[in-house]
Amino acid sequence: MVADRLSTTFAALADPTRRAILARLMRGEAAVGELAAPFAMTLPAISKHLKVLERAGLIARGRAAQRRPCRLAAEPLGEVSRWVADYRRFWELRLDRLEDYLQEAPKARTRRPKKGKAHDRTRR
Amino acid sequence: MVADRLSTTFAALADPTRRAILARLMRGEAAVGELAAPFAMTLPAISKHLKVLERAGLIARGRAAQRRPCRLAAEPLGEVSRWVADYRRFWELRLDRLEDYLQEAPKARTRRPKKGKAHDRTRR
DNA sequence: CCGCTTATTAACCAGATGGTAAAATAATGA
DNA sequence: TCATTATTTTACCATCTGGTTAATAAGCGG
Repeated sequence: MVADRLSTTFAALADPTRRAILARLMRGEAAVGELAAPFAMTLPAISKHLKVLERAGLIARGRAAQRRPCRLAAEPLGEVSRWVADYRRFWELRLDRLEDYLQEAPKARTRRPKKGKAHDRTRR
Repeated sequence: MVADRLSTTFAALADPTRRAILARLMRGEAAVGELAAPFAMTLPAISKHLKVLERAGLIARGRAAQRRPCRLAAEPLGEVSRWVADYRRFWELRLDRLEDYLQEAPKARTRRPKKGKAHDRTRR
């Protein structure tokens, strides 16, 4: 896959199970079995998810007796945060524009209730 | 795939080509051919990438003659930003700890020079 | 209508992903 | 040493992904 770090991080985050695991780890270290408990899937599945998170540098693992406790290692998220920050003005701008548009009320637009997705609909 | 919105967004961002397309769109609208130009891949490939971005709500597309101009629609990134913010203290904490460790200098560690780019500051 | 330009759809392929069950490994404790 | 607990590895499967080429569609401009 050779993917760059940012891609690897985003890919790791693109799964609700893995994000839930990270959320759990915010509350402190946990062993694999403990992490698996809330999910309706087998241990090997969780083990794979943990490997994905580990390769993305989002968790680190230790060893204590038979357990392999995991802990959060969030720096890649710093990278994500920095990446996304570049786009901040775009979603903020968009909201501003929407506000302007709604306030200006050019001509006598029939005030259609907001109801998103008015246009486009490229067939289908 | 039924994936939730956040998963769809992260998945869409987990590809350097798609991130590059978003970066290009920061500089303004562009048609498909124009977006495709910088990449060593065929138009259908780009078309697919655009579909992924569109389904993630990261771009919107219009129509102008034969062209289908794309423009950035970054609100899903707002969601990402909000999600990632919850973890901020974790990567900041880690850096703090590192700092502590470096300052304490227990025993007589050989002072390796800090080598600029110490810890990055998340900007802003 | 014809032909050009722009873009999408269709069909296909290799490789990644997310899951399973069953077997293997690792550390502890009797 | 043996059983137990905790976790990973292996082998397998279906589906998704990212790319290709070839065919199709949609708007122009003559």
